[in-house]
Amino acid sequence: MRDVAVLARVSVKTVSNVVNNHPHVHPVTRSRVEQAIAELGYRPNLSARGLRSGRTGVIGLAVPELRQNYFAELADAVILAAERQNLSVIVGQAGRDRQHEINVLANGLRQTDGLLFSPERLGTEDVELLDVVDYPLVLLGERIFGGPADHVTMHNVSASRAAVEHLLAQGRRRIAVLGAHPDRRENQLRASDLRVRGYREALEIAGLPHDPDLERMVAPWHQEDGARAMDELIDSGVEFDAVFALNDTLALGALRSLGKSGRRIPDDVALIGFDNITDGRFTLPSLSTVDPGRDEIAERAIGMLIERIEWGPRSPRPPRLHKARFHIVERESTVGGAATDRTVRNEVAESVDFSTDSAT
Amino acid sequence: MRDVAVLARVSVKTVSNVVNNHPHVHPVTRSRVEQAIAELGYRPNLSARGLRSGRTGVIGLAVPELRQNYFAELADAVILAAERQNLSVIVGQAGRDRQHEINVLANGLRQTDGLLFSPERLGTEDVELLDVVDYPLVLLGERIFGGPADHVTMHNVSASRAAVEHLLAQGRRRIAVLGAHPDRRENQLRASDLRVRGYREALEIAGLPHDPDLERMVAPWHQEDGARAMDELIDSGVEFDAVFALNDTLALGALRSLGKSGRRIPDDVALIGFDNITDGRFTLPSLSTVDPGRDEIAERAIGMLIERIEWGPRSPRPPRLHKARFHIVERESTVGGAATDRTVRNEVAESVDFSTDSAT
DNA sequence: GTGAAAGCGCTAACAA
DNA sequence: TTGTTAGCGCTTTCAC
Repeated sequence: MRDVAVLARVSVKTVSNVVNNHPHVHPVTRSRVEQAIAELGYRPNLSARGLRSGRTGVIGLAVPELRQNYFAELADAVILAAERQNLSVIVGQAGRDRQHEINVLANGLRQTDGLLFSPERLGTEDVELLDVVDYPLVLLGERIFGGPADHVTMHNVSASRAAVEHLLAQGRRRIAVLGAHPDRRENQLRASDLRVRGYREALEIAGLPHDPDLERMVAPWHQEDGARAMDELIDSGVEFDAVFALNDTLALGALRSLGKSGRRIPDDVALIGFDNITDGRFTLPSLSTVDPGRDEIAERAIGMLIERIEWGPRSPRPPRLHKARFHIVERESTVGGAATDRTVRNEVAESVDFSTDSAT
Repeated sequence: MRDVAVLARVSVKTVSNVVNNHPHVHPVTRSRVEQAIAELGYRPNLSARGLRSGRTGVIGLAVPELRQNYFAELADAVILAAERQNLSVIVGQAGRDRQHEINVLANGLRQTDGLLFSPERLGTEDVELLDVVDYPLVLLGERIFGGPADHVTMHNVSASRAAVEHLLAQGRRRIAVLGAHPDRRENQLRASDLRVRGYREALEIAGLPHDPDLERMVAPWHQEDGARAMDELIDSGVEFDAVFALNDTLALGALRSLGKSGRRIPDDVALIGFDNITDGRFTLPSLSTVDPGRDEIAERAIGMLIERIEWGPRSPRPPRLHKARFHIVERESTVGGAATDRTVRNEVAESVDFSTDSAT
């Protein structure tokens, strides 16, 4: 930087002003400096800038694992949204064990201005861990509700209700749900619990009986688990004409199992998932699903995080909750060969400033 | 840090020594310092450390897009391997356009000690871009060969040959290949070209004729492209009893198309992919594939990058090339219901110190 | 509109 | 084994 200053015959301060696009720099001076920068191939040292300014221009994203397609696509969207704001993203995978997640929460990711955190092992029962967080944090997902941090999530309950209503609209009456969590405790609210709630609400509104045999526990939510759970449902002899898989990965597993059993989809059994991952678009049949608004989630989360970073620590602003707009994507697995990616139903985004009614 | 020093009644240097696990610190002093650190909740400022030491402890990983499952799984593996070495990873997605890739290559990712770069738009014809790279760089993938940078890749040719030999061993004789690149130029060597070469070699060794109608051009390599190419092959009326899709994503698309056409897999048509992405494990039928050694690639790439970082810039050490061990994964799409994830064939890893015979 | 100087938090070199 | 000092490259006062 000094070299640039010397070559351009200005002070380092002026170079700094040019580099940072400060307004009050004479155009002539500016171009002289820019030329010197080009000539010397100067590039600012981000560590030094970070040291001085207290900002690194890097944020952290902690997800359970990138090999779960939902999180890969989320990371994709987050990185894109961050780039638009001139931020880089350090990606951490913390979901393999609980202690790892605790560490991440305690320290953030190194070298970052703030963290987007989608926990897997941690839940609302661990909400007090958030009290000691002293850096900008935005929570993602449905594991921790009611904490003191900003939170971006989806309309789990109403989107699930809409998914089941879509099945009902196709004339289905014996609708199974795949993915309820075996360990259901009062203060543990998972995506699974919320989505099961939406499922039940839809049945109740339709005046259909609630059959516990149709609620299948599955954890974790990988393809093999979906396949196994579907096998069990089939083997159990319980009748059903539709399946709501609580995420697309489970649905993909169920697809295999249903196919193996000789059932035709959607003729014999209709199937809908949740997440709208890319893989569901070209299966046979293609997979109907709930699009939870991933891009909006990424965009809003980055926006909130930037605001927190700018407000600085110990800002009195209350935590915020944002739920993205969702819609149902109709594909062959519920409506047969005709429909491709038709969007049936839109629900508006929802934003509140206190995370009170957070659990819907 | 000063506060810690004061509280522990030592100098900052001693605190630094403790934090960095330097050897010559008296145990008593050490524990006193550690206690002070705990008491004050001190955490080192990484920016300052980076400024002083010239190292950030962060490396960059640039892939085309995370929403391509292969790259998500690669990133997963890279992040894990990096964590084991106490490095964080900034992930950039550069494959959406060429200029973005050029920028990444010109500057690295900000705030990093080095870069793992898997180009998509850049190819061997752009190899001179590497000459101006002044930071530690390890190339991934098969787009750029013969450059002055370290390179970690896979046995494209021989693995492809092995895949086709596996089909031949099942008695298949009319083997189509999906994914040849439409724009084939001399100095452009893509994964597609190498894999097609392996395909041809296997046919030649088996004494089978080469039928251009069975070599299907497809680009890019997304599921829809695989489905479309398969549709075209079917519509063309050309006879075939097996398909080698040059990656799993294409294979997944082909699976849909074949299923729609009423063909039974593997009875009528056997199908094998390349990459061993997770999605192929629970399709119906499950997808045989080539496991290109992703974990080994990640591990070796991180290892090479660390070495380059430690050797410093302008090290005279020549570029290295490493090809990971591969194996064939037999699943239902080639051998029917019996086999699950049986590994048929192993090929050793290969490491050379000059990237001469790079193109195999 | 520009310059001079201080200092962010840390580590390396050297001194004790 | 521990302390002192300088300075990494930048931005931020504050002065001009």
